[in-house]
Amino acid sequence: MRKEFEIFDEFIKSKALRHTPQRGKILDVFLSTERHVSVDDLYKLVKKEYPDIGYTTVYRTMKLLSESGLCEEIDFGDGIERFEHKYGHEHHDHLICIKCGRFIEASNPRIEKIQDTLAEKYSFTPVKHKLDIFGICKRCSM
Amino acid sequence: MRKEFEIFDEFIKSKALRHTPQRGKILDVFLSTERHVSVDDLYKLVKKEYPDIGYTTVYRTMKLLSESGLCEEIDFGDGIERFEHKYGHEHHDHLICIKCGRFIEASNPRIEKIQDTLAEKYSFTPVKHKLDIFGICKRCSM
DNA sequence: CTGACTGCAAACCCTTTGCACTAAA
DNA sequence: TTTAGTGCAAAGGGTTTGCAGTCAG
Repeated sequence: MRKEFEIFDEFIKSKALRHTPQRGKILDVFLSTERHVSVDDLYKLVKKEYPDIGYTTVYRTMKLLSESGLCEEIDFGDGIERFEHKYGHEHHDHLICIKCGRFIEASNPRIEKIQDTLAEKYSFTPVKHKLDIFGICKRCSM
Repeated sequence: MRKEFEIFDEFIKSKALRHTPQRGKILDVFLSTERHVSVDDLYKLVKKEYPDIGYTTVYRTMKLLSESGLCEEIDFGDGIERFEHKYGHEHHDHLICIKCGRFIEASNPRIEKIQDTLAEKYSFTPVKHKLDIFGICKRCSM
C-alpha cells in the first residue's frame, strides 16, 4: 500500500473520521494525476471511473487531503483553487507564463534564506512562502 | 495637479477613452486611501463623498487604473482582489499574518537576482514576481 | 451626433452549506 | 445504534455582463 494511504488512514483515525469508499477512490485518482488539478479537473477524472461520486464530496475530500498534508492548495491568481501533490515533493516555486498559462516548477535554496532574513527584520515567524514569477515562457517567446 | 492625474489623462487619451467625473472622483479617492483596498472598500469610500457612483463603475475604473499602471492588483489568496498604489512606490513583497490577516511590506534586492537566475535556467522572460511570506506577526505571537 | 460610459439588475463562476438519506463503526 | 458522510440542490460571495439611458467629445 502506498505510503500516502497510510498517512491518510492515520489522519482519519486521529480525527475520529470515517473511511469511505469515496475518499479512497478520490485519493487514488488524485495520486494518479499530474501535479496540479482543480476540483473540477479532479471531479471529471473521478467521474469517469466512479460516476456516482458527487462534486461536493470531491471538494470536501480535497480539504481533508490538505489538512492531512498530502496536498497543498495553490493559487495562480485566476480564481481557481488547484491542488498539488505534497507528500514526497520538495517545496518549489512557480514560473507562470502570462501568455499561455503554463508553468514551470523551480526551487532555489537562497529563497529560504531571504525569507528568514525578512522575517527576522520584522519579528515575524515564517511558516511558508510562495514565490511566483510571471513572464513569458520559452515556447511563447519564439 | 498630481502626476497620477496626468498619467491617467494620457492613458485615456492614448486609448481614445473618455474623461468622466466618475473616473476622476474614483481616482481621487483611491489616491487618498491607504495602500490596499478591495473594490468593496473603495466603493464604500467613494459612496460617502459621491453617493451616485455605482459599484460597477468602481470595478471598471480600477481595471483602467491597473492598465494605466497607477495601481496593481494583489491577491492574498482570500478570494478578494485588492489594489495597491503603484506610481511612486517601489516593488515590494508581503509578509502576511495567517492569524490576523495583517501584512507587512518588505523588499529585498536579492530576490530580483534569484528571479533572474531561475528565469535564465528555464529560458523564461520574467516580467514580475510576487513573493508572499505567510506566518505569524509580532503582535499575534505575543 | 455618435459611440463610449453609467448604473442597475441579472448572470457567472467557483465554493460552501442545508438537509434528508445512507452507511461506517 | 449513533453519528459522520454523501449527493443533490440551493445559497453565498466576489466579479462580470447586458442593456437602456446618458453624456463627453
